[in-house]
Amino acid sequence: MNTVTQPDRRIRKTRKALRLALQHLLLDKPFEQITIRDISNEADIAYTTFFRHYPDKEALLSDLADDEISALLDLTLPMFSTESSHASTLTMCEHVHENERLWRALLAGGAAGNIRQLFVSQVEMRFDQWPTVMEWLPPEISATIMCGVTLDVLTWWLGKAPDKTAEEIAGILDRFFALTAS
Amino acid sequence: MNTVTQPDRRIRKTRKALRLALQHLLLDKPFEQITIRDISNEADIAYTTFFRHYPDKEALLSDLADDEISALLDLTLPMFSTESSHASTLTMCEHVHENERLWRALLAGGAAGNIRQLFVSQVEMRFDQWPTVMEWLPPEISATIMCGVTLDVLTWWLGKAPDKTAEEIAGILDRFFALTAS
Amino acid sequence: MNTVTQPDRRIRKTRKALRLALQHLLLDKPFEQITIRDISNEADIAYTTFFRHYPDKEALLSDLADDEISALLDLTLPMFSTESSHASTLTMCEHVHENERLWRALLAGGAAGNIRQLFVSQVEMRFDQWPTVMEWLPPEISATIMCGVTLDVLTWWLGKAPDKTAEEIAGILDRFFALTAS
Amino acid sequence: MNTVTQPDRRIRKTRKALRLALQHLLLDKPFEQITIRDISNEADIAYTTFFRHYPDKEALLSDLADDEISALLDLTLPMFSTESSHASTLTMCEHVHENERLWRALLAGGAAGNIRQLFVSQVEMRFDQWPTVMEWLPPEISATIMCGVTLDVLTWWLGKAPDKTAEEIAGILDRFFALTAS
DNA sequence: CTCTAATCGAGACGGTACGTCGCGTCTTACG
DNA sequence: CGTAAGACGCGACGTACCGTCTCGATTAGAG
Repeated sequence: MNTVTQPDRRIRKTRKALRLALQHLLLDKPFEQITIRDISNEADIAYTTFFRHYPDKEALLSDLADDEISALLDLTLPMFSTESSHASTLTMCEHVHENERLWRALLAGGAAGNIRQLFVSQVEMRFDQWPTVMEWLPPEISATIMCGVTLDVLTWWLGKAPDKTAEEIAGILDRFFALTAS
Repeated sequence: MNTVTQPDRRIRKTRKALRLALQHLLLDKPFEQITIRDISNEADIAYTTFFRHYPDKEALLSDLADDEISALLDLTLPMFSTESSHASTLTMCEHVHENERLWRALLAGGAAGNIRQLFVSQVEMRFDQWPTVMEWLPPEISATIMCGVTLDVLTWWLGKAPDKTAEEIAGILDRFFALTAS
Repeated sequence: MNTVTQPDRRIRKTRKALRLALQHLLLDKPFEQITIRDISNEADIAYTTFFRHYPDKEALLSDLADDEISALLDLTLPMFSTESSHASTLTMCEHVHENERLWRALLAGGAAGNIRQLFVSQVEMRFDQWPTVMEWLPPEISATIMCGVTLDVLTWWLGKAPDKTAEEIAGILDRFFALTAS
Repeated sequence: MNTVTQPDRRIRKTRKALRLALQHLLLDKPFEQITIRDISNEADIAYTTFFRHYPDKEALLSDLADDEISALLDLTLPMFSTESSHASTLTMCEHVHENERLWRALLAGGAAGNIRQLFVSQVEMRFDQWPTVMEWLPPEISATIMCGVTLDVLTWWLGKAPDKTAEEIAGILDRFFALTAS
């Protein structure tokens, strides 16, 4: 057997409850205004138990966001190479639209900076799946810029143009990617 | 006379001291870790006096950042129209390089989100000076994206590629702007 | 003027409230079971304000006990020299009896050790008023022993023989002092 | 058979380990600062196991102190009646001196109150061995006072006059007992 | 050149959240 | 299948910072 021993079932349960609790609370108020007590109340675990799992609420957010970003990228990045850029961006926009409130929360508050970092990191870790970019663009920065633009557009969509359809947004992103790939 | 009456000399002095103090402190630690007590100590004014001028430290940061962004845009945006895009971006990069530590502070910590907002706002207020963009790009978002990319590149420069010269960075930005203006 | 500047009136007021609050709470439950939150609630001051005045509840107890011990000794020690030993001990017992619940609290719980220390200290500070003792008794310990016996008797009275009158207890103490002064 | 069934040998072993552990730890820090985790670590038993034997650390201390007080009294009280008061007190002081650090620990910290109680209790249980006392002294209190003085003197010895010899201390106690027996 | 009002220094205070520590119970995974 | 290992609930602690409040002391700038 080469599987790593799974942590105690109670631990997995508690962490899951915490992630869910944060996710719910994020629908109501920005991350900075959420206290650890809020989270533990919502998750129905003892306040002090929180610290047995995460050193602070940022760590919990990272955990949560990592999961969500993973899900998003797992869903869309593969299509980027195999199918078409459009299929990929459309799928992404649709997924974000379905989880609108969560993504709004992730991209809105002061935590947006962290999320960007996580997003870029994950993309860079899968960099072999990333399309070729323009020769004048240092490769180290291309992921940063692509992710940056993507998140900028998504943030703008969720925040200021919620009436646009996923197709429209995907179209914008698509054109952008086309520009750099020319 | 249509000039607004200048506030009391003491007021101007105090606010200036506060802005300077924050600027100095930002060289040492991220914005979130700076307390109002830190700022008032550094500025050598009474803690309570801070609140007579700003409701919270975010307000002070906005004040400071607004000034700095104004200075940057005053310097570069005009050249964009009158001279060349390259002259403009180069001037911008050089100015950022000269005030490197301040801009690093502005773009690094959790306050980066706020700074982005301010940057976009100011650019939009001067939108008549902004170049025409691609027809498929909704005009409301073009400033957001352009600013986003600009700040992404600057952040990357200051954070991860400090060895690049201002010319190189200006070149990258330049090419990007050219893409969208085609 | 040789008077030391009194602290801020608010400070004196707050400390007095805290002492009173502890005194009241001691009538209900032993010192160890009283929390700082109990005290600050009872005193109607903010929890954190407590720490601006005392590092912990032990310090507050010392303050309170010091006052009470002072009062007791001011009342009784002078009579020891000027009048008779009996007048002195009787006054002491009566005073303790009048403040029975407080003294019961001071002498009962785990804080009794501290109280003993304070009592001995104060007596030693007024040592010139202390009667001559037996030659075979090292002077450094005479106060300790006298105070010890006194407190032991008082503790026994309050705890196990509450029906005895102040006169009876004073008589016992009196005889004891007579023994050592012979 | 009228002997009470001895508990399981393992139980006796565990309890002994716990008592020893507490005894060792008391040499390092006062009782209040010792945690149950400290004790179980020192005793090399599981934390949870502690509670199978004692409800809290106070109970363990009582157990330990009871043993030690028993040992002391078994050693000295018999001599009080059969031989001389001096032989008795001297033996007591010597025994305390030999177990100096333990007794210092028992008599120093906030636990001193408990120890006093235990001491008096045990003495009262052997009251038939106690010498006759003065007629004006209610018999119920004589043990309390005698024990009180004894412990006061011992505490003073260990804490503030460690240079005195056991003989000197025994002499003081001796004279005291003589006073009351006159 | 005063006089009046705004500004500032100082710091006690109420309050929120934090993160830590220790206790004692309860569960789980392992031998 | 019983037990150590340890997750957990709980409650108190002491800290850091916030923002409000009062009270004097100082100082600007208008008359």
